[in-house]
Amino acid sequence: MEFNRIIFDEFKHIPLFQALDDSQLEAIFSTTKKMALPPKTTLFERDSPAEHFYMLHRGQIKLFFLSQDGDEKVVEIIYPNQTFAEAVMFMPEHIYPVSAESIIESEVFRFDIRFFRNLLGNSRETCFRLLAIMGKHLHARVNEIDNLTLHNATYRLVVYLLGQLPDSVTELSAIHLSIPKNIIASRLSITPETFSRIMMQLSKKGYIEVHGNDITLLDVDGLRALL
Amino acid sequence: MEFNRIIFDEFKHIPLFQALDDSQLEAIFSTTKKMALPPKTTLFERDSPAEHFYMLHRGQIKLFFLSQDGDEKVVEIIYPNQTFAEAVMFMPEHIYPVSAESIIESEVFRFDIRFFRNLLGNSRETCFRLLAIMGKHLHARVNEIDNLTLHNATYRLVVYLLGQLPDSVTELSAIHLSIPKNIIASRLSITPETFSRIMMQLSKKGYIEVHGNDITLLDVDGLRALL
DNA sequence: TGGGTAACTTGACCTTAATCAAGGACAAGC
DNA sequence: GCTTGTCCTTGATTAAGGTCAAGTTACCCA
Repeated sequence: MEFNRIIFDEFKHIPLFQALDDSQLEAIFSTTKKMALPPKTTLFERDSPAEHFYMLHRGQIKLFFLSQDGDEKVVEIIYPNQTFAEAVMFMPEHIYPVSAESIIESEVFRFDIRFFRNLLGNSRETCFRLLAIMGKHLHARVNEIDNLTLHNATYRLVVYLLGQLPDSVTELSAIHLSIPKNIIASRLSITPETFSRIMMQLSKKGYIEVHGNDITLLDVDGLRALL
Repeated sequence: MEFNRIIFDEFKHIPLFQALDDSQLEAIFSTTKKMALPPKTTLFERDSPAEHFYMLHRGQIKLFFLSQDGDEKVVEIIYPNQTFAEAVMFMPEHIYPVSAESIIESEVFRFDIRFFRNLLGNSRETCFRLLAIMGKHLHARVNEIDNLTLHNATYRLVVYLLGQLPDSVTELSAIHLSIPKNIIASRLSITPETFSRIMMQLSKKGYIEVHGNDITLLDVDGLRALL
């Protein structure tokens, strides 16, 4: 990719890259490709050979898998400035365990796994950073299994809503759902119908107020008490 | 721990340790403790500070978490010669994400995380091994989420049974459930009652034959076809 | 050898959330 | 404007699996 100061500076702020020096960053830079993705563009597919990992620059990406009969489960939603599929670098089979597709028009940077892996040999600190990232992912997955097996749909939805709060706000907080409800539903492993019904229940009980994708949490403490 | 040639040789075969030289291994050895665990002994608890990881030498350990009202979900079952809780080494908060308890009388080796982490700085190859292990764990968790969200209880149970087969045997294969059925049930996120009923159904349909913990898979291809 | 406990099974019933079906809201394009 | 498609909502129904309760089996240990 042609050198671009602004993008280069952006790279410096990627957590995974923080321990690298300028010459290493430049090397990565020169092997990187910037890609524009129209909405609903497949970036990679589950079980296909993994040669790249990515950083989302603009837009939204969903990571998901499909069942035999076409049901989709969204595992994670990627927001700008997040790297994703880094974990695949050290997966034994070198295949993607999930598929990735843009939700809206997006831009990603594509990094070469092989190249980065070599670079990793020279930077213990970057190794440690990658380990920390994998640890975080692993923890998140374990928590998801907890949520799926020990908690019901309402619990998961309320956790999601509270998670959308900017900080520890306690009253009358407005949140905006930036992704379609059916994708949030899939992320939470519930059907769109059930999602809709639970939102209606929470409204009726006075916990929230819904106007399309804008939601006001009328009673944050009440919602917390549901957990 | 007092030096013991036999145990020392055993350490050499732990995947995570394979890249270490004898002096490094000896250093680990000297900071290791062998622990005997009676049945149902807690080894560590979820959310408690993580200072050690372990290798199971003999017995069986379950990794699990509890819901507020005491329901238990078994996340993984550890068999001899497996290391576990290594992933915690690089988790940001340094706490165990799950609890661990012996199922039967067991023996574990306990390793110091801090010490091993330092050692990791001098062994790139060991870093890579740990990364590979974390990658494997992560993949396993993602697959579990797939199973939980996209497949039903029968599917999960059949996958488990087929997974117990030594190799790609195709007919009249006997397997033995070495762990209590209720723990397998929890591992598969189904109740003991449902577990029992599904086994009965599979028996009635002629796929399997059950005598206590000894199960004969009468029709392996038929079972595979259910998936 | 018998008593006690934990594990397992079975039956009846219930709850949760999925499915099926229909209609409404909204935006994009002609 | 109207059409088309996508997303969302709502209602009626169903299915899967959980819960509760009662027994049975198996095993441990005095």
